[in-house]
Amino acid sequence: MCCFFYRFTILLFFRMYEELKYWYLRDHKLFWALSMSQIKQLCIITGFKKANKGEVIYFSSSDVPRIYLLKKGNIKIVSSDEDGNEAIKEILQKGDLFGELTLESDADVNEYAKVLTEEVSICSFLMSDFEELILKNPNLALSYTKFVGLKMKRLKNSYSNLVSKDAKTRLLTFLSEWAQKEGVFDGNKVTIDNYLTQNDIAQIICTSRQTATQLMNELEEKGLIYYNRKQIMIDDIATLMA
Amino acid sequence: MCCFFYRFTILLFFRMYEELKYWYLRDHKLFWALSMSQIKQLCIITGFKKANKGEVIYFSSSDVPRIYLLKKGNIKIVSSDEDGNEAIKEILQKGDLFGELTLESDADVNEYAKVLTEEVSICSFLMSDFEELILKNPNLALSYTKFVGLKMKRLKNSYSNLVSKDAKTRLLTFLSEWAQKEGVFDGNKVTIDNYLTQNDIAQIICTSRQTATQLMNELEEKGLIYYNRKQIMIDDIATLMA
DNA sequence: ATTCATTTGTCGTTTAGCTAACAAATCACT
DNA sequence: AGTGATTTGTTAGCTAAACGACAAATGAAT
Repeated sequence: MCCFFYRFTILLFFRMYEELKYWYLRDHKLFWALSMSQIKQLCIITGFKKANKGEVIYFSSSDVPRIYLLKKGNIKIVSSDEDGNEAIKEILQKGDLFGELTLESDADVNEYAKVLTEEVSICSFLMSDFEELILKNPNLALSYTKFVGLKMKRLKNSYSNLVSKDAKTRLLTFLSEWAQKEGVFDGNKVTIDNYLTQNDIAQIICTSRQTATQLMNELEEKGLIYYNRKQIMIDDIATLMA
Repeated sequence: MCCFFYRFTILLFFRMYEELKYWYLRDHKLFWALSMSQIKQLCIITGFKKANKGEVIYFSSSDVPRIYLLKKGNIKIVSSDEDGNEAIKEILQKGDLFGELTLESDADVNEYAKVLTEEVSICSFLMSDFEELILKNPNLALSYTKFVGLKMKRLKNSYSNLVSKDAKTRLLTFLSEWAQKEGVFDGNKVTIDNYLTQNDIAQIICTSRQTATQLMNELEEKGLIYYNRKQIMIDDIATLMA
């Protein structure tokens, strides 16, 4: 009797786990074009893992190329070049894809992901499986191309910001974008759960840590924002950019 | 009799024209996966035009979204933002695709192409037709996805150059890349046909015109390059970047 | 040849933002 | 509560590169 319950429980957990993975892909816009069976096909080879704050996840040359889907928490993608310059490429949140998104693994870029929040969960699948799926389902290719296109558009945007805007403007732009994405609104007041250090912010807006600190304090003195290590409050999102 | 010849000539030109368009697509790597009939299908709706130096080609919101293929000459893709800042996004050469490559036409970016060389020829086809073709041809889907990925990779690269390298390094990088792409090699000597003004070069490497001029002259003084408005000669491509 | 427009060359001046260097605050861990 | 590590705050130089302003060279057009 006891044994029966035990096996039953195991089975139950296993099924929940399978279902979980399935839905994780299922609810992503990118996979809307796919049929149930196709998603399950991807799921069979799906990896699934949890990680804690500070952990580093490598997805570089060594291993088989994979595509990752961040399901919970936040991570930053950092790349270090030959000179040892570390640059933050992206801050990812729930639902974002990362890894070899170009379907072309290049050895020369050295990127890794670092966990920012207390706990994250990630699922992944093999790039080669994804490629096969594209071949069988051209609709996916179309969505995927548009998806990469969106990424490209964002990058283009921050590129031209970097060229034509000063550090202060870049900080304000970043804060307001962050607020739009993750902030909790209360009229024009926005509260953001702050999981970034000033150094992180500095790297995102491409300036030195000191400059970022100065600018943040300047904003606080003017009463535009209130911030500490836990959260950032924007007093009035409308006047922030003005 | 005269009439016969006339009609014959017309017919001949028409056929040549059709053939031309056909081969223009046919010899592009991206279209290798396509069958003859599929390319012809694209060709039916293919536009074809020539333009001269200085001409501006808009491919923005107004018209039906198209994808363009540059067949001869060079153009630059310029985008101007709300503040009137003009930035050179790309320098394109024979064989390059441009336009709504992400298959998503966005109204907010204002980009146009400007002809740099004496004469260019361009062919184009409708984005919607291309999409259809992708749906019917999974191999094309994959190639195209990778192609967009490559563009993304390039953009990422110039972004990190902008962040971590100074103007001088960016100029040297640009020159050596330009040489690799278009230079005529004679051992370690390379000659580049120069269709760019110093202002163009400045915009590409994201610096002011004056700084670009200074750096170019500095390189010439050191004997690393010799340049005028017509061409740029790199004395030793190997020592240039060292 | 003359005129006008574009491109190139040079030079001070100014400045945004980097670096270095240190102190204070906060966190994480035992 | 104590200790070491990380993060934040602040300042003083320093410097790459933008900017403005002008002259010279080249090109295109009549």
